[in-house]
Amino acid sequence: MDDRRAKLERLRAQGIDPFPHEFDGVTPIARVHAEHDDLEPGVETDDAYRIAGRLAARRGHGGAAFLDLVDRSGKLQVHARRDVLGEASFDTLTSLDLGDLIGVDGTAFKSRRGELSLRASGWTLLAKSLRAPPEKFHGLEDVETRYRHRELDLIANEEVRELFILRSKVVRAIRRWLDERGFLEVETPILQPLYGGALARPFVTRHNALDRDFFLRIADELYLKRLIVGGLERVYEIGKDFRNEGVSHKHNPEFTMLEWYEAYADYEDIARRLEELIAFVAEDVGYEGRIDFTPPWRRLRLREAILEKTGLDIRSDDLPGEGPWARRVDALLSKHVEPQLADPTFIFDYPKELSPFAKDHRSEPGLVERFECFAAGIEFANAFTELNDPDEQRARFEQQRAEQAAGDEETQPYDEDFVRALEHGMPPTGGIGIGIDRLVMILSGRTSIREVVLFPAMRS
RNA sequence: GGGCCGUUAGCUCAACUGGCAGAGCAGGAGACUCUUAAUCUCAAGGUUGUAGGUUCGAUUCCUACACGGCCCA
Repeated sequence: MDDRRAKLERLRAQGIDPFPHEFDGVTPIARVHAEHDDLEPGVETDDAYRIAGRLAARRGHGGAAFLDLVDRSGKLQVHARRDVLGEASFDTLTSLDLGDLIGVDGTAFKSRRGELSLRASGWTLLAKSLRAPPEKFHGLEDVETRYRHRELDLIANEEVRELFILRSKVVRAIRRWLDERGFLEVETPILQPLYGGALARPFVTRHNALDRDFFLRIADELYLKRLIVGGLERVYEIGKDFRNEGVSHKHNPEFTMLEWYEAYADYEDIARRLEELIAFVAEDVGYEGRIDFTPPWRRLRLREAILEKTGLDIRSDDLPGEGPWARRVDALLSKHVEPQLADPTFIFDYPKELSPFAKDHRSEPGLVERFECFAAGIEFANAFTELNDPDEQRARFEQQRAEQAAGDEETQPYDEDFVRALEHGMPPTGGIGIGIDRLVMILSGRTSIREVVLFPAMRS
């Protein structure tokens, strides 16, 4: 760092501002490539560009030098010559440090070795880097540093930058798809007086002025359904949920969830929309992996799926594991079925006890109209025909209350406001929650949620 | 929560059975006007995660802790 600070002062002494305020008229490097990748080796052009980015590599040759400049869209080689830039400008340019941010003006040409390059006619220091960047060949590999200092990961590892660009494209495609179908994007409270909508423990925080605790939401569900009661008919929200549970390769305490609710639909309608949406997103972001997202996806019922993978019939009482029957069923699903579902697969019809907001199955007693969806061994979506009978909802809350009394910490608190809303009448409604982080894992082939979250939760 | 593995220069990694802590990249000085992990020469760079212990001597062996990874619950 001392060397770099000394250089900083030297630059200032030369009258060069190491931290100028702006640099107008920059062209993305990808555009230079798009317009000139087909040049023949050795061919010069008069096409001038101004590019800007981080100095990633430098190869000096006395009176000339090659510099690699990286911006968000890619990398471009710059060729600088002493006889073109002049003695002082050339010497200062070639004495910059890797990691410095610079702008370069020049014309496109293809080197004799066939590398598209910019012949520098001038350059500008845009920001001095006072710390050495990670090693240029191996990149940054230490997982802890990559997560704690994601900016270094993004500088050093191009595939990481591409991954988070992919994530952004996924979210954008989802929004476009829902918007085009008449869904209204809404925002509901993150700080909630009562939590609900999922079986999970919440984070608690303190509102000083109101002198009371609030919960960080564990799901958007109940507020979104109140909007369905209010007549908005098709709503969605993409935002963070917070669950106070351990971290694992599939769990980060804060994660991004998409939920949407559609009046007059049931879970079969939602399933068709889901497979159509994901196929659209995969196509839109240029997915090239092994999973075939083309609808229709495989549809299994929960009982069939467990029977197929374990030979156990969940209708028999004799299930392995601990706790009540429904929990044992859930354990069989997550241990023996979920990890084996590589291609997108729907699993329909869950035990009522696991689903306090799903409507009773129209023909199967004890089950509810609920599906979960899996791919690459990961559960990424959960949907119901929504329970809209207020008396039945009240009974489900009572059941939750009983389970809480029995020691279950992941139960639903009784939400009277929600039941009152249902008493005003909620149309038949289908709803779904989709884990955006997990969807990005599936679409990017990553196996850890921490790889797809920019700043995952870490111990201090 | 349990088991295993890891933590050495800014980065990527060495260091045999306990015996002076090394290399590449980056950074410094120099050579080089088509290289692309450029190349070549020279010099420099360290509280070996933290705290203890064993030992004449610990990066190495032992204990605890911290952080991370993988597997299991």
